[in-house]
Amino acid sequence: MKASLEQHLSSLQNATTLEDLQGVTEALRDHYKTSHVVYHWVNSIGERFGAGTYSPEWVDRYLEKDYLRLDPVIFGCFQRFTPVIWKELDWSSKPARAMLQDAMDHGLGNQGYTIPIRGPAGQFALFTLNTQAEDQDWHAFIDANARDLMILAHELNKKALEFEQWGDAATTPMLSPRELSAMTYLAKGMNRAQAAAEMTISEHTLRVYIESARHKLGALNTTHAVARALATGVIIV
Amino acid sequence: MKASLEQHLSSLQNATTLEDLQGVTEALRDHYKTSHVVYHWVNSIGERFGAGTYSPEWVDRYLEKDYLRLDPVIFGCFQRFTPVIWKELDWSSKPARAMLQDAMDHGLGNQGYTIPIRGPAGQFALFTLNTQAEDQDWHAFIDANARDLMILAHELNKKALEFEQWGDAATTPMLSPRELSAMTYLAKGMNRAQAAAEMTISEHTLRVYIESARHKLGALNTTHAVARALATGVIIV
DNA sequence: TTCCACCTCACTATTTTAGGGGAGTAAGAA
DNA sequence: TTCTTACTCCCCTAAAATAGTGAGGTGGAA
Repeated sequence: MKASLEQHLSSLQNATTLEDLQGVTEALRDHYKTSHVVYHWVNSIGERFGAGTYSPEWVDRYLEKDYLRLDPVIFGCFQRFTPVIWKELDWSSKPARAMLQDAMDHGLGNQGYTIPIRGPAGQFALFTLNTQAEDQDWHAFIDANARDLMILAHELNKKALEFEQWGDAATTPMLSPRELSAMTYLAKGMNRAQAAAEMTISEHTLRVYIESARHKLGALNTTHAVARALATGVIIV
Repeated sequence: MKASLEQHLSSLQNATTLEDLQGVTEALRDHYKTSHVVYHWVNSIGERFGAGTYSPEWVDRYLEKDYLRLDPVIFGCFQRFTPVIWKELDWSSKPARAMLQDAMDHGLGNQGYTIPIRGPAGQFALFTLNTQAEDQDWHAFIDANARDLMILAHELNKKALEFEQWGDAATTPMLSPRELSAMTYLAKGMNRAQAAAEMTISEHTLRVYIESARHKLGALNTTHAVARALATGVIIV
């Protein structure tokens, strides 16, 4: 088992195309004898990058139906640091259960294990194993492989970031210290007068910072600017 | 070596107090025969949580001098997914070199290795090993221990998040689907007219959603509401 | 030294948003 | 059934945001 992990990691490190990544997920699926192995980015616009063994039909359906918005796996992973076992999530809502049924109709198993991975500039990705199994067998499998899976998830994301060149200096705008402060205070709910008072500058000056930050962030309005600053990790509330 | 990693992980998992974490970092320092082992959060306000073997004097000085803002380690880690070897960073700026000298005067070694760790809601932490060594020895040490250190970093952060009870379910309010949509469109930079058009409702109705979402989120204004929705992970941009 | 980014302040103008009301319908839970 | 929650629509005024313009001082880098 251990030797095989190294094998997969090595073929992962040699990967140069998306097809190579795809091949790695397929090899992992066969190795772990699961139904599916998937790595993919997550954002609200839709999947921009991913490799895995899900059928194209299911991926299309997932995006088309906007399942991203109601998928408890996404929601759970987004709020946690640790991996999630699908069965332990909250499936009480009707749409969520309908989605799960839909997934099973598209060849997914009843058991899943998803590792959230976070990179710079708010990057968020998931590494998922899915299969048909009994609860106890699945838990035993997770216990046995959790650490290897974490390393795999990490290496997959590293490779994906290389491919996409996420968050290189060009794409993450540099805000000046005062701009950062301004955005931070706004994100904390202060109005301009309060933020200006906090920074001991005039409200006019504060506006200049907000405006310049907004332009640097390519934002359409102040709320958008704060949202982007938060999402890209430029500021932390 | 391998058995010892398990030992450290086990004592980490049994940790219930900050002092226990502190003990783990000290044990790790002794085990790896380095000068320092440190885990700490990073945010714009300053250090809120951390455990490590740095002298209190150095920690105080670091915060007092606002080194957080100019530290190439912080900056480098914030932009990367992979760990950084200090020597490979850009130390060309004068204040950065001054800080490094200051650090050495406070008992730090010339070599460092820092792993960035990201959690939900923009949480950002660092796990650092620091020591006095030759370049080649340090590289050999990193090569030999990189994977173990990654696992340690991960487990340390997991524990830290438990301590701080980051993002537990009770604190994350449930927004209705329409409220979620409204917040999402606002976070994308739409104004109310655009968002209302997107949701095919009147702008008046949209405002009701924004208001109710704002109240549920305990936000002072719309920007604050979007910021909180993003930070708590209820919406994804 | 010269340049550039940053910090600070000011003015004017229009458009948009905030925040406070109230009120009716439909669906689902107790 | 009743109660609650979600969804939809409408009114008002004061505050905030936006989009330009300008200009002077500082400090670091080439």
